[in-house]
Amino acid sequence: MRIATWNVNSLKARLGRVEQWLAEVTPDIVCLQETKLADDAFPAMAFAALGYEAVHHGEGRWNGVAILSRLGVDDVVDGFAPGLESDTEARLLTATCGGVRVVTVYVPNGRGLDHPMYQHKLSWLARLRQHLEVTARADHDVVVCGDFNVAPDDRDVWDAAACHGGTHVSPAERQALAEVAGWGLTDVFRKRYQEDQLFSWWDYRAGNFHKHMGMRIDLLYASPPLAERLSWVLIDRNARKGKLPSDHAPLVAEFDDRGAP
DNA sequence: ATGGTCGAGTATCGA
Repeated sequence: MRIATWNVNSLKARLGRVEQWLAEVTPDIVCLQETKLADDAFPAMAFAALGYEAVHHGEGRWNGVAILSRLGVDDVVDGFAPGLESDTEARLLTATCGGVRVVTVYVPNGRGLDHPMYQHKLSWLARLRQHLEVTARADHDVVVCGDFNVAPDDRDVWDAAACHGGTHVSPAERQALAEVAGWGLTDVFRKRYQEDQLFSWWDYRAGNFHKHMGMRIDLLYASPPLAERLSWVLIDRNARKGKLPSDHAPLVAEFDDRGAP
């Protein structure tokens, strides 16, 4: 089973590239973030033509998340689970696809350590942990993936000193992320590559991509029974190249099927 | 040395 996550930075602007990439990589499940579409503008037919059933949680101009699946889509939850404080923005989508509980996230950026949105980011991550407790079971197959807007540790940024004092690297954000993972999740990229300093996002400006100045903020977490079946994982840097790329690269992980040797 | 780009939409804001 092949699962991918990609912040596409506008699905309207990126649809052609996304279609081409899906045809090349053939994931079974794909999580998209920053579609920047209303639900009625989501190109479900384009994905159906490629064999994907899709569900989208959007608001229009900003945010927006989707799950595409060749293995069915069931038990969909838009945003936080009932009983939790609801989100005014479309940043979270949960569905069951081929027996895997799939949770995709677009965590608030935070803007700055002294900005109100920074506190919102911290409380949002705390609510995500509560959401997992309500909507998933860590002893089942669960994937929690997307743009977390947090680099888990200093290996995940090009220059820790240059990033110090900004969002994405602050101790409180990293702790909030660790508490989400503490529900029972493994960062499968870091499990496979313990030393590598590879990134998933690069600012469009200043040729940062070509200078290897990025961050690893797009993460794919798996519950124990899924994580132990990890076969391979990669960040598809090629998808960040060429004309009109997203500022994020996709992350792809392959898991052995249950019962496979 | 400074600032450097996209995408939303059409002036700026958000990232």
